[in-house]
Amino acid sequence: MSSQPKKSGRKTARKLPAKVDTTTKHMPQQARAQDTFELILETAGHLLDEVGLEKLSTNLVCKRAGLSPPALYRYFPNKYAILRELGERLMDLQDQAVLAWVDSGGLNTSTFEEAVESHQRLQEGVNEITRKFPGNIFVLRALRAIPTLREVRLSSRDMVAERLSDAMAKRDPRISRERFAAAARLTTELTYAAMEMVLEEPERDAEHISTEVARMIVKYYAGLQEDQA
Amino acid sequence: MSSQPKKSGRKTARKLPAKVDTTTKHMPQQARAQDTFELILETAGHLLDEVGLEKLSTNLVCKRAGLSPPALYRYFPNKYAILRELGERLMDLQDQAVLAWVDSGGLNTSTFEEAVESHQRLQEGVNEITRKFPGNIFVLRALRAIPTLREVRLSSRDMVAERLSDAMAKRDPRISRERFAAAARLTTELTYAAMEMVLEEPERDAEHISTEVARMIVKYYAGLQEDQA
DNA sequence: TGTACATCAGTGAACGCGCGTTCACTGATGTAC
DNA sequence: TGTACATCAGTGAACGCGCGTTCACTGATGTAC
Repeated sequence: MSSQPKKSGRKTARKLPAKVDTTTKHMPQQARAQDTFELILETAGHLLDEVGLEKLSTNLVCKRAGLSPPALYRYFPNKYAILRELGERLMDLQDQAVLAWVDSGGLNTSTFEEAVESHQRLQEGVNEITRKFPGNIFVLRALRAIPTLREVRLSSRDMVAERLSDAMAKRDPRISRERFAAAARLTTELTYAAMEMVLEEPERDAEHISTEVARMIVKYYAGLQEDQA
Repeated sequence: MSSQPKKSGRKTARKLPAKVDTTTKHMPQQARAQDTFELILETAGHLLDEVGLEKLSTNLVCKRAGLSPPALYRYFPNKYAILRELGERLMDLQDQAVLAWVDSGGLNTSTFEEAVESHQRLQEGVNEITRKFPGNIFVLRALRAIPTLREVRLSSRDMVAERLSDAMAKRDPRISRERFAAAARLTTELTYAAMEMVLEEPERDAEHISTEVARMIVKYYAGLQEDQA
């Protein structure tokens, strides 16, 4: 396929529309270019909050950012590539929050109340990180609605679940890793579902939701252990 | 606002794009028209599965359905109205499944195992209903991604949660209705999140996920009761 | 330390296309007498 | 029971618009000697 071995291997098929390449093209090399790259992403994020996913277009981003279209196309082959970059960054931030929580002993608790409190902190951390991210809801929706971006979300979730189950399996070797893996994937989904709920319906009591989700998750893991005992 | 009291009160503003009216226009009156109406929805559903949300367009639906555009515009003012109708139908089907489960005593269980089994049946029922619905994932994504359609999803979820908490409060008057309401809203969200997960990643073990979600929910409600006791 | 040249970064203006939508009309169905 | 008329249902063809994208170019930055 790659007869032209140099970098920037996009646009494999020209007339066939094929699978829509959403990988970023040339990465910026100079400082000025780096700024432009960031400006595009930032502008797109804010525009999402303003006009939503459907009305976001490359032309609109250019107009807002004070750029000409070819400047954007230098870095992003299409609007999905912008959304992918935004999505990857948001997923990364969320992932880091969970991993940091694990690494700093988030799972090392001895009482039920302590565990709930710890999980609640995690939930609120993820909520807060996402809340601060421009275009948050719409970026998340894009990752669900656009088939090519699915994997960004799913691979982030899988990775987090795997790390979680690793850590839990180390603490309690009586339970099989598979059991933990399935459990972690589910509670991960729940954590993020609750985050989307809080974002989407800001009128709800976010703190209460965080507590309840934490209780639910801790109860569930406690149940796994009881089964084994 | 409505100086023209007759039916079909759309297009309030002509030059102002305003809030995009997604209510259906004329309802079909003759049998032939009813068929056309259904044909449009059915075609749109199948097209969603084929091309996704972003590429769905009124023209495409018309072409596939063998209709001219004005035939479609007779019933739907725009593509969002089609998605709204599909969304409402899917939400309705899901709602009916939950309400039927409640009415047929889904909550009337005495042992933990029995309760898990009952909840699992509910989860699998919702999964199955959704699986059969053409365009399912994309309809759900549309309800999340398109701001005007948000309320379709949310009001369905709220209604279900309310009915659930009513039924639970009747069974256990020791716990406050608010407590039950918040809990039900959360577990409802979890049920539907698991359904989306199973739909989106068919390679996962749907049955196992249903069981685990059921365990989680039942454990959680049991926890509420323990607190009170 | 200055200049020539290569590469990187960005512009202005336009393109073809498919979108949502509408106009002016014809054909099908229902109803009054 | 037939016909005239009103209403309902659908057609063919076109519209303006903004989308994604590209062409041919200019200006900015980095580098070799």
